[in-house]
Amino acid sequence: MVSDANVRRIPRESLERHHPKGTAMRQEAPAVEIGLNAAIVAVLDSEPVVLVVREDGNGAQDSLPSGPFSPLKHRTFEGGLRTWVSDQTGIELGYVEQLYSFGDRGRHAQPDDEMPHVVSVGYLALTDAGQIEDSQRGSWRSWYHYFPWEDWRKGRPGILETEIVPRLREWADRPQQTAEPARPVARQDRVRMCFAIDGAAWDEEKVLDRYELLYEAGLVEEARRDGREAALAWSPTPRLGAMMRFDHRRILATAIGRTRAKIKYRPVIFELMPPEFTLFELQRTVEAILGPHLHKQNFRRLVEGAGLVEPTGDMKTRTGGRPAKLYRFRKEVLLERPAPGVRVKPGRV
Amino acid sequence: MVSDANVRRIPRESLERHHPKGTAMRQEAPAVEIGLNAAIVAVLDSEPVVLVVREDGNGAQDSLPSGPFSPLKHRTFEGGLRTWVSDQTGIELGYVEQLYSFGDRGRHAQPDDEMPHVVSVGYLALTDAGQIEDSQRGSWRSWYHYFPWEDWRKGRPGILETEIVPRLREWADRPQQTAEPARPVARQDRVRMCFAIDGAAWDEEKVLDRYELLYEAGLVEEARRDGREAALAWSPTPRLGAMMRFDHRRILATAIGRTRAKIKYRPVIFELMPPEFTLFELQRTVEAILGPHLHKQNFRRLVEGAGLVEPTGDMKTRTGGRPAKLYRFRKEVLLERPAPGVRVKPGRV
DNA sequence: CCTATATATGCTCGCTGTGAGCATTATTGG
DNA sequence: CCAATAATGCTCACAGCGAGCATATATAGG
Repeated sequence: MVSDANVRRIPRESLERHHPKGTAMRQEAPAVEIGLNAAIVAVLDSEPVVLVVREDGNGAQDSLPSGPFSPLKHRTFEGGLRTWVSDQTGIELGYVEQLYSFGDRGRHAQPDDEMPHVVSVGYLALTDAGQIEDSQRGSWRSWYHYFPWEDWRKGRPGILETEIVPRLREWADRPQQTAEPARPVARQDRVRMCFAIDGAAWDEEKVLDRYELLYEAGLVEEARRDGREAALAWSPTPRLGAMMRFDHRRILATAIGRTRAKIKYRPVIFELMPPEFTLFELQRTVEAILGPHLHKQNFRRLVEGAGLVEPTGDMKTRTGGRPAKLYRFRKEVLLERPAPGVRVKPGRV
Repeated sequence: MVSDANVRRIPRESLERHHPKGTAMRQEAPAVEIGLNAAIVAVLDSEPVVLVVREDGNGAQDSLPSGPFSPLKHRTFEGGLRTWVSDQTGIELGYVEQLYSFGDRGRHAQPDDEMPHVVSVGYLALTDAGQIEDSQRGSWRSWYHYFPWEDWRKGRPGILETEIVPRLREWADRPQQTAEPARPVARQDRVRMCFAIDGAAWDEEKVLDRYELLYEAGLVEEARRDGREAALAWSPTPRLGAMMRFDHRRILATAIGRTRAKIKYRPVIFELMPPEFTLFELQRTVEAILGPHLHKQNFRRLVEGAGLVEPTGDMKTRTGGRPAKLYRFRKEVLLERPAPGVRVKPGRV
């Protein structure tokens, strides 16, 4: 412990608490609005899907379901989110997790200073296909519709070599203005690490890094929409995945990355499964999330050995081959291991 | 991919975007203020410390440095944070990372509905001791001053058996109101997993879970301050670590947990080190963060084998024994491995 | 100078987890 | 009955890691 004698002091007035004790402060801290955005994810027929709202108006952009946070009505962010998702879509969210809070100006193309500044808090929700089959009101789209370069289930996606990597290399070689803040890692190296070229390994968790890099390079439509300079360099902006409204694609990228990371140390994969399933169905779901194919026998050994599942005793026939044992999530694993999850190291393809 | 034909639609009007198109909306979404809070962490003489502001007024509570987010002045949260930390403390933050955004009412003991609702965004900043030795204005306190039960460097802390575990057991056995939401995990099991009793392993990353459990059980002073019912059950509330203002201790708990997790897969430990150091100094720093002692020879093998460091060629004498080689952080590791970090699995004591 | 002590550093041994592949079993559809 | 398709069982080799032994080189004190 640092004894009191060792504690270094600062003049108190130099670190003034900002919390308002009167009304004077309120002018200094202009009001903002909090928008809660949800990336609601499920897996349908081995396809990872997200709930989107289609805007048929101008340009038909997709949005994530969003709602305002009302401090008077909602005690917590998460409570507010659950309430209005339930009200608007009929979906009772199960697993919900906060992703990130964005306060960026610019990203939103906020033209009007009269309007309150909007801060968005992104959430990830995982739900199983059973719940959304009925009573759902929403468009479910594959998340790879927005991120085609993330879909490695059929090997390295062609769009990387045909569209992405050549342009990124060109962008990285472009002379940079010295005014730009000296990045700790050079552009070329960032491209190399993010997109697994020149022998680097593909890291399926770096979804946000890749999206941010494409945004910076002006290669996603949002960059052009926001007036990013780099976007103007491309005569026709290539269409790399579908655009979303505001910064929703960034939130979705965060959601995908978080999901991919989290299933490895928390049993959240079962939030996406029906109560009973075969081990191969479980594997397909993991592969839908992560991308590459996994070794079947080792996958079984892994999940059984980790105590994540237990057989129900029933079998599933009509699998196309030998009938498969049905399993369920073994909740007791939460009491046995500090970080239970599907600890797969996807084979770097 | 899910084809368009498979996409399920919802009536558009049922999922209305909330972004204000006029002024009518502004009444529905009351204004809130955003407070940015920073847990600024360093390691001084093998002691993990955090910068706090001492309130000498009523009760002498400590606070984390905080400042308001001004959408007009700051383009991003992080930019705003860096600016006022620099202005107020003279510290130029290096590594900064967002932790979590809290919108809870109740936690703040917000008595006055006239006041704007305050939402707090917590940040973690890591800085090395060299920078703060000079020109600092602030009180650096060991983070174990606020979380004595997290300090396992001398074995399992006595406060667990003497103060915490007995009371938590009593709380867990207390009859619960059925109105309370059915928790997925029973109280006894939460206590067991969080505090490593009855054979469960200590997970040094579950700092927030432990603090939240103590708060729920009314065993930290903040719970009494906030009027939590469970707090009234304890005739004299035991003093378990030092209280902080508002929800700052919760933010610090998040910061500690995040730091402990992150050093394992990102080389952020070097943010806390001077440019050159011996391997034992590095080990002491890791142990200051994580708690338990590590096996010295294996630790060296680990960090050298992972390519995290390289020898400078110089030696450090006056170590009390054989002189030690000096090392520096090897930045190239960022380009070689997707998730470089000090991948220690602290021996469960 | 010599010895005790403390630290730095090198090396080995054995266990476990994991990648990869072979082999066998049990269905369905001709 | 046969072919195709899955499900499942098992083995083997290797890498990583926990644990400990052994040696090198400084400082402190007599």
